[in-house]
Amino acid sequence: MDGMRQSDKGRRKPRADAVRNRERVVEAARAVFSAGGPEASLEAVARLAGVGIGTLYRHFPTREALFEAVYRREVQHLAELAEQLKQEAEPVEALRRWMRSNVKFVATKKGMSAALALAAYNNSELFSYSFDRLTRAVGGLLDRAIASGEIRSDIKPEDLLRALIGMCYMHDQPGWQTSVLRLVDVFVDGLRIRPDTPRAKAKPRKSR
Amino acid sequence: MDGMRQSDKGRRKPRADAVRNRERVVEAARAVFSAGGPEASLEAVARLAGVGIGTLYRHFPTREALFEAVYRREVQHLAELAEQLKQEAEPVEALRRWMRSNVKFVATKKGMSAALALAAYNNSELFSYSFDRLTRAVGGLLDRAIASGEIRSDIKPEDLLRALIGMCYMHDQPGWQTSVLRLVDVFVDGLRIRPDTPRAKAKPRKSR
DNA sequence: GGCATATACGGAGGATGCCTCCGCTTTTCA
DNA sequence: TGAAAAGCGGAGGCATCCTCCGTATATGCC
Repeated sequence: MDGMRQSDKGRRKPRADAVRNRERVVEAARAVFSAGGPEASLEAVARLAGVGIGTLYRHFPTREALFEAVYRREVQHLAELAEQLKQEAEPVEALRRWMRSNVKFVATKKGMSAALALAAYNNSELFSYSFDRLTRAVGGLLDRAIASGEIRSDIKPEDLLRALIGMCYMHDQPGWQTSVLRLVDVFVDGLRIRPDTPRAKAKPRKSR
Repeated sequence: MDGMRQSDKGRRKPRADAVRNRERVVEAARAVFSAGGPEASLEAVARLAGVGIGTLYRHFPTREALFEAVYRREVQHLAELAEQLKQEAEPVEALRRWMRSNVKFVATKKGMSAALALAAYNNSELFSYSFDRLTRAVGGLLDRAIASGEIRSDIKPEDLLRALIGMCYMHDQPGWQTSVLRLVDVFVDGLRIRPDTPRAKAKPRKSR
């Protein structure tokens, strides 16, 4: 992996300042949208990034394009987190932590979540890409936990993801975060095959 | 129920034109947001409603206030639909139809859904009010179906609602509507107690 | 290193939409 | 029927969006 010589058929190498500025803008956008929600001023984003408004618009012609870049970045982070947890924790614990991180992700970025929901709403390719990416990420954790024999085997990654999304939709009621974190724990415990309950040990109910 | 003489302690009766205009604005907003999403121009709403922009702002000081009015109205409709279905269809069929209507509701109002999601996001009172209202609406249908002995009794209205919301979150992938409608059917069938499977007929698993 | 040029930068300024304010109109109530 | 409360419309000030173009700088070739 020494570069992109071939894939960018004959193009000149992108200018270093352009790459740097693009990155700065995305990072600034993440911060500004987190704080101010999806309606936040783009000029504020440019200001925080330390670039001119024209630069922002060249990289991201529309507000949605900027949302999208932030979205992909966040999805990427969650996917990478899954990989990392695979190495740091035992199977079931890794799964639990990943789900909890998801909840916190929604929690700490109130405004952002709205922006991201909006972005996904208006861009089905982005939505299915993300859903897919996250499904694969959680699929890895899930397979591992199933292989270890600690949890039941009739759960699909999509189910788990959908359950998580559904649970987070509760956001904003007074103690929602605590409540959802508890739900996650309950859910993960529910996945577990209890060695101390002999009846129907891991009996995969007819597998359908 | 002949009026509000008492409840509006001594206030003058609200002017008829004001009531009419308010209604017009909400209706216009529903149409405009449905077509153009949550960012649609408020001046367009006023134009469509046939009122001045000042009138719109007097009734709804902020964009969110307008979202909220539309939101409450839609929730009201869904709740009323539940009541109506109780009288028109047999228990399980009524439940199925209500869930399907929900899916169609999301489908026909692409832009609106985003607007409503946004509104709920920034107003937890509104969110919990709606969740509550819908929970009660579906609860009525559910109790009736359980009482008829046709479906299992260990499902809670919140679960059903949450499942529905989660499934609709799939919106926008190519054939999502068909897919979700199918899921709803599967789900409702899953609730059913099959008379042809004798084992554990309606046995409410320990009921906690 | 030095030069040519593709590429990127910044921000002025026109366009659009938000929202306030106030003079005029309509409705209510006595 | 008349007074006054309530409501109406839209002009205009202000903020933000986004385009356009003159200036600046990195890249690639010698």
